[in-house]
Amino acid sequence: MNVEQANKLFLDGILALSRMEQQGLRIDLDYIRAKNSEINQQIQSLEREFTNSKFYKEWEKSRNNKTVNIYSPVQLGEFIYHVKKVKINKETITGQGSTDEETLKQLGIPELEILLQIKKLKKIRDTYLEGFETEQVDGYIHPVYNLHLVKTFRSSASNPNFQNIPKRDKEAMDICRKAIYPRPRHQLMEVDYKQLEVRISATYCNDKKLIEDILEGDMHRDMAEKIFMFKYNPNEPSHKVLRSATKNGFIFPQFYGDFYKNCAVNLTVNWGKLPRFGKWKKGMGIEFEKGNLADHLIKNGINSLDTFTEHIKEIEQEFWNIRYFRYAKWKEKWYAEYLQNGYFTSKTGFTYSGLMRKNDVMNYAIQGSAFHCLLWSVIEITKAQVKEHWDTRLIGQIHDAIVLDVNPEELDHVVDVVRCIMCNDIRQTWDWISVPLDVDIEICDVDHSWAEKHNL
DNA sequence: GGAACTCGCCAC
DNA sequence: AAACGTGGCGAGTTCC
Repeated sequence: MNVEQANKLFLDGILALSRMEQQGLRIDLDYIRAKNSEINQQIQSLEREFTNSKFYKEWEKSRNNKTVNIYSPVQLGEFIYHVKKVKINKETITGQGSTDEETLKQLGIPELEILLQIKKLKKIRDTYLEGFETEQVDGYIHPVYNLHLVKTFRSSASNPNFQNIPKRDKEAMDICRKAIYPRPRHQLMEVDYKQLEVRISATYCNDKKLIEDILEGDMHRDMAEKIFMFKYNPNEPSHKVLRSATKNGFIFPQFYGDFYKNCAVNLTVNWGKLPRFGKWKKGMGIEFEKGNLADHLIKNGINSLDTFTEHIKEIEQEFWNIRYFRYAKWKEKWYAEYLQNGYFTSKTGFTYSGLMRKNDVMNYAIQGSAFHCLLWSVIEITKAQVKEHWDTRLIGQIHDAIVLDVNPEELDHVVDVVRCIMCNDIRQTWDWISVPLDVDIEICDVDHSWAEKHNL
């Protein structure tokens, strides 16, 4: 594709997105206000519990009559690292001792669990519930979508940001998404492109093994078996846990250009709940079959993060030098081309120029092109909506997914049209997409909130 | 008193 | 040699 086509995509795109913005999403203001005061009570009581603790008293004393702000990372860092002399394991970007969730959890101080719970509730209240309330007009929010702010030529969203509403944390998801409703007598539906970025990367690098794995393999399972040295059994819950550890702690980071040292920490410390320092002992870590992860790894000759890191180093080499060696070759070629020209052009016709790190050069075109598939679909679905006079509306967009407010009588037809546009029509128009595209569809019952999605 | 920065955390 | 990409946003803090 060329630059004219890229320009047209964004021009049509911004028109479709502004229609989306104008449509808006209905929110339940009564729920938001009730939930807000419930959270206020919870925070008050947790704050009381925290400020009565020994930990807090000591913190207060150390500040010589200056007041304590329990929400200040600076003050907390000073107390933990300078007063209590805890050894710094993780630094912030400016070299201060980190006080993020992971770090505080590792300290094993029970009072800090209270503080973390308060912070989680504040995040839900201040960013999401109050954000919705601030931005609403007559019970509807109208998130703004931008196409001119992101260096990869993706979109961003604001006022409120509809692209970062909690999903993985069950409690936060439930509270926040219960605020979002379809119009009366309608239902919310979300259509996600399956593995969109991976499929687009396969279109760029044309790696046979990667395409084969996307279509009929299971790379997460395969790599989990190598990393944790076991034979995968889908009926064993602990095997499923290690599969998702591999997916989120190895496969995704590797595709973004991470390296084995971070992955080793990810897999064992963050996912396996094993200690970062010292030798692992029996009974440590998450459950694995009839024992714990440490028991299993020790049996296989791995008894610390250091030895595990060496193991991951070998697996990383096999991953890029053998399994996906064509992908690795493409990366080198793509990067060399950038060094030569000072820019590169995506399959969707966008030119990326300026000073970029190696990982940026690998990621930007793929991330952008993947989003452009979604944007193309948004434009075409909007056209169908207008042409066929749907009552159904497109109301949101999250990089590789769309959210619709569906009239139940139109549901079957809308699903057919959306599927056809997102999986078939796009490949007719953009023949450079060499890998089949597929979608996942989730739906909520009529008049139910966005917290209650289920598979269609 | 506002701009700009830092930190942390939510999404893909 | 370097070391996972893109954003928005709230609260705390510092600078001017």
